[in-house]
Amino acid sequence: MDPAAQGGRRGDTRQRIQQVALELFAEQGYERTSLREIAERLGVTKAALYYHFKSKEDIVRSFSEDYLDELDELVTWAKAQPRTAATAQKIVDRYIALVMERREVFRFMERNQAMLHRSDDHKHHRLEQFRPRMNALVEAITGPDAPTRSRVRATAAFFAVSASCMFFMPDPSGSAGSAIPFQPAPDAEDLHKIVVEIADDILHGIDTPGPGPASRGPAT
Amino acid sequence: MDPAAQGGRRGDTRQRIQQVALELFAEQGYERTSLREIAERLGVTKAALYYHFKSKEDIVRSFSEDYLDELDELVTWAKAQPRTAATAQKIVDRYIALVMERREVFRFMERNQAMLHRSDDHKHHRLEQFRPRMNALVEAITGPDAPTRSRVRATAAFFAVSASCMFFMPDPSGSAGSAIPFQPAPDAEDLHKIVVEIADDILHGIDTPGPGPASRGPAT
DNA sequence: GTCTATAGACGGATAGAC
DNA sequence: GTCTATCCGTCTATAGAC
Repeated sequence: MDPAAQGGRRGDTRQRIQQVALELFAEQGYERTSLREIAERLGVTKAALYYHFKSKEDIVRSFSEDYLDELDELVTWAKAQPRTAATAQKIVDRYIALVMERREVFRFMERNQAMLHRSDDHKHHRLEQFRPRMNALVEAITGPDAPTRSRVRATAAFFAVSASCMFFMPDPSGSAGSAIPFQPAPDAEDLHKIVVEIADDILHGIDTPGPGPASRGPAT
Repeated sequence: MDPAAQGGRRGDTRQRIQQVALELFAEQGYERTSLREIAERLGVTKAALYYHFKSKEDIVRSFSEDYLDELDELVTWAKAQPRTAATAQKIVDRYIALVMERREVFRFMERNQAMLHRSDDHKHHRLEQFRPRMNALVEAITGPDAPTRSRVRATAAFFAVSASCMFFMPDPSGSAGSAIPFQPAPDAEDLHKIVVEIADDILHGIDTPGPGPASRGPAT
């Protein structure tokens, strides 16, 4: 039997803690998951966790930072692009890829918004800064002085794609959560294509330097 | 001075508990809000809360049920309508109105998904049944055997509108939360119109009995 | 690097007086 | 209907042995 399988691996304890904690935090919620539970699942004791992390929140920070870094990268990149309809598509496309790739972290953040919103100390916590990042992405598409309607549309595009991805991608499963045998989960690539198309439709309603074929009538 | 103002009202203690609890749960999170804190803000003791509610979760149940009832009403109504594009618009319109009207409860649910997802006993808890309701609304629009693409689009429409509303409608404020002085919050009616239009664009990409003018080309 | 043991605090919930 | 007092559980975090 592979010595790296079963429960015998070691040396990567820190990563294993992150992985298990992320899984449990996402599924049960941050506050309802105790360090004891994490330790038990790993076959260690609570005290061992404190060798690798200085606090419970520190574990969250550790596995969130990579995601936030990547999101910031995307923001920086987006800001540097020329403001065209084609760029908007690319931004959304990369955003979707990021959400899909880091879906576990994203799911954690989605389900623990309250915890992220009111962290013990706002000082060194970048977690609660979801809003400015979202605004930055939106502004990269609409420009700085866009009317409300454009900003809402761009925002809606991001929400539509991320929420849809989360809704249709299956839970990591293994335990509880989705006991409901609902419709089969679509393939990740199919889903990506579909949501890109949706975002595209939403963004077409925005006044950008290079809009697509004008073929939509206003609602009212 | 109005005797019903300031802090002197009484008799409606139950409602005041619900209101304060909802506010704190939505802002700080369910687990990070103690009964002591709720009681303090009301000028009573913890024990008093237990006269009106049998447990902490019972408070959540009490202010959630009205919202869920209304959502179920919408589902029932939607199912009974003929499946046309016009109906789809109406469903979304009513959904938006519901979210806006009950935005406090909606915000609570959004920020405490983890808590709602894994309630102590699944038996009498209707809270975690967000998914089936969403699917029901989607099916009312797409029909029972719709392809994945249609289902995703309809789902995205609902997410796009509710998330946008939550993002742009200001927090009840008064306390902390949105310390960031970002763009001015749009008027509620304007916002409603904008998101209806967005949903409309998304839903136009679905094969329904009576589609609008076909003027959109596929992405690929 | 992991353990045992425990400190120290706070939470939800109940009993019973008024 | 509200209060005082208290029970009991659990949690994070730390000290110190191995």
